[in-house]
Amino acid sequence: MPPTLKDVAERAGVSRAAVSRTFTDGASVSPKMRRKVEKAATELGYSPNALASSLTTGRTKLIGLVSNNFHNPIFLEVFDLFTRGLQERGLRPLLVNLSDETDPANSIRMLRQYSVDGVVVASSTLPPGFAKAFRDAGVPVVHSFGRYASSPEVHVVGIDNAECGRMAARELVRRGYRDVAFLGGPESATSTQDRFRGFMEELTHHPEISVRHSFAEAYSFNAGRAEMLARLRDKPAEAYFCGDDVLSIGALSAVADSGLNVPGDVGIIGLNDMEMAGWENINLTTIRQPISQIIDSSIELIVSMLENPDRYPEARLFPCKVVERGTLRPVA
Amino acid sequence: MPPTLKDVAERAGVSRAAVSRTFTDGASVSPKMRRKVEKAATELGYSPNALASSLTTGRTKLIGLVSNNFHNPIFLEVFDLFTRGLQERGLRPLLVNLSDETDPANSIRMLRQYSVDGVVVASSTLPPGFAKAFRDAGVPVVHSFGRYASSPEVHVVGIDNAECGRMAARELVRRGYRDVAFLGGPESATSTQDRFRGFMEELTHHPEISVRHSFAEAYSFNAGRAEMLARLRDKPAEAYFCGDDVLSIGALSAVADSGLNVPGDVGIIGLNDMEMAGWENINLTTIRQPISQIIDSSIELIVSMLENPDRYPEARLFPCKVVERGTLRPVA
DNA sequence: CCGAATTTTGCAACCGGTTGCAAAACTGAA
DNA sequence: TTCAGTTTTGCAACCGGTTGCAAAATTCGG
Repeated sequence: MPPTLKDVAERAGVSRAAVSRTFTDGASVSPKMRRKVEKAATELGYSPNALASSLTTGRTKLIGLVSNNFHNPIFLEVFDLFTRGLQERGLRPLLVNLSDETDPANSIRMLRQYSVDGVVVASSTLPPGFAKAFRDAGVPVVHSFGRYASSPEVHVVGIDNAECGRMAARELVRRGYRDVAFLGGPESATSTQDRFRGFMEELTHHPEISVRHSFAEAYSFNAGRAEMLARLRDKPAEAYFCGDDVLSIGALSAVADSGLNVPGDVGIIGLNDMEMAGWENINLTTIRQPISQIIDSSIELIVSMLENPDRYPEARLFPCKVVERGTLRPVA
Repeated sequence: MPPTLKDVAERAGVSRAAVSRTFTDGASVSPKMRRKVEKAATELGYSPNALASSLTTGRTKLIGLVSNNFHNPIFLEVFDLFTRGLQERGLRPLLVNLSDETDPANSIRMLRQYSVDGVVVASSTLPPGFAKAFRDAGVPVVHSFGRYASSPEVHVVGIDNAECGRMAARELVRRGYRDVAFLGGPESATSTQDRFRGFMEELTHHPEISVRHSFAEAYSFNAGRAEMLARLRDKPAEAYFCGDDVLSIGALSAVADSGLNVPGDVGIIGLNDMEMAGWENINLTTIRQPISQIIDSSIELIVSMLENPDRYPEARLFPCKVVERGTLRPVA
């Protein structure tokens, strides 16, 4: 129904090639020709069919945006930044939700059917093999919020989770806590494993401090609340490093319910610095993850892979920093 | 690089047409042929190029998912449900973020270049003309969370915002409040206008109750908080109907800060019933918007338009209901 | 086993573009 | 004005599929 190249060519009285050339930049067209074609095109309301041209150029400008994380509010920001960043570069995000999909093969097949130019996998809770499966299928891929590896198999952009664990530990030590705990996300998530490792590692330098740990069932309010309620049945630790902010907020709610006071009786530090963490009625001390840098960098990387598909895999880690609010007691 | 129809045909020793037919259902292929082709196809790892076939079939199975609402946590759920629902039906969401884009023309052009089969516009804060622009461009469109009109120009699926306003008013009356207020979202949003209208309308039946109103700058925590802080400088109303839950939570935070008690001193009722409203530390009484029904219905509608593109525009409104939690005082 | 009816297959044109190549149209210097 | 050099244009083949049509193969009744 929409007008095609041929329609424009006929109306302008020129060849189809000429029309095609006026719409691809870098092609040689005389000013006179260009005028004729553009006139006809606007009269007809023509705009070139991106899919048809992809057939010969081999580029669709489609980028698969793959995630399983449709429950953590921080991912709304992630999607916002990704879609805007991609759009600005003329790329189009094809969104894939694999919340219930366990087998990467299906997603891969689908994304190849649509000839995506590249794939961004955005999630810290996916098995590392998932991103690799795309690379093995010959699709340029970047794993955002993925796990750091010293010799990565695919491009990884994210944070150093172990370092975040150490950072949290140092912060608690600095504030004089002597009885601390790690309250992680699901034990199967690599992000939790790494944060846990870093946290414990740092505390080996402080043998006088007692440490305990436990894991929530998910990175969710309810899981955090439930886990913290369970911890509160015994004598709680002085301070908790929670797996992420949502978990922290659940934990805060549990502490409040049990009549204890934050930060007086129990301290809490989260991770992410989602928008909500700054809300005055939450006011969570947390470790800020530089989301927008991670996303900018991911996009830059995927764009560069469009030119150079077998660029050597690289890990890009961005530094985090503590954002002090009201859920840890002040330094003495 | 990936194998093509021709490769499979050659390897199987059959014509390209034969291969094509084994991959399009409803076509006539003998079992023997099918076996040969499938063998060759799996050996080569072939899967048909959806874009190439769209060229002749005229169907891409791409659906534009257009929104400007990347800040309200409820939209994460919206995206989750939309992507899953579309995927289940073999459709692929092409996500368009028009947060900064003011001119629909650009989005429309882009979506036509990619030959989307249809478009879902998901937002209550877009001018109604936006969805219509798609229809005028000949693209099947459904406006989810759009404004009700008795003779709609495009398909609209959502709630009856005026009725929600009336519902909120009735609820406040029922609980014996005598001095109530509407604290809306941005005055330019049609959803706010309609909720306001319904609210006031219902209260004309109760001339003994005093009413006031004001509007926040956005549907956001900070806007809600700021607006409520301003209201609290004078003698506040007994109860507020807030434009949505995020706004309500901001308002709650303001009330808490000013040393007043909810629901003792000030009552608040929101709208949406986002996940967070049920969190124990928020516990917001609110009006539930049946998101998943709205989305299911939207998808069903867009799917039906693929068969019948000029189906007569229809408005589908789903009933909301009050979810009682802890921010309104109990019925006397 | 034959011939008509039915099914399966391949040919070739087409979907809406792009692009290498050679012919046509320009340009400018002599 | 002529001619070599440069730019612009059109032809035709191609990208990876689909599909109408007619030929080939199969099925079936007699």
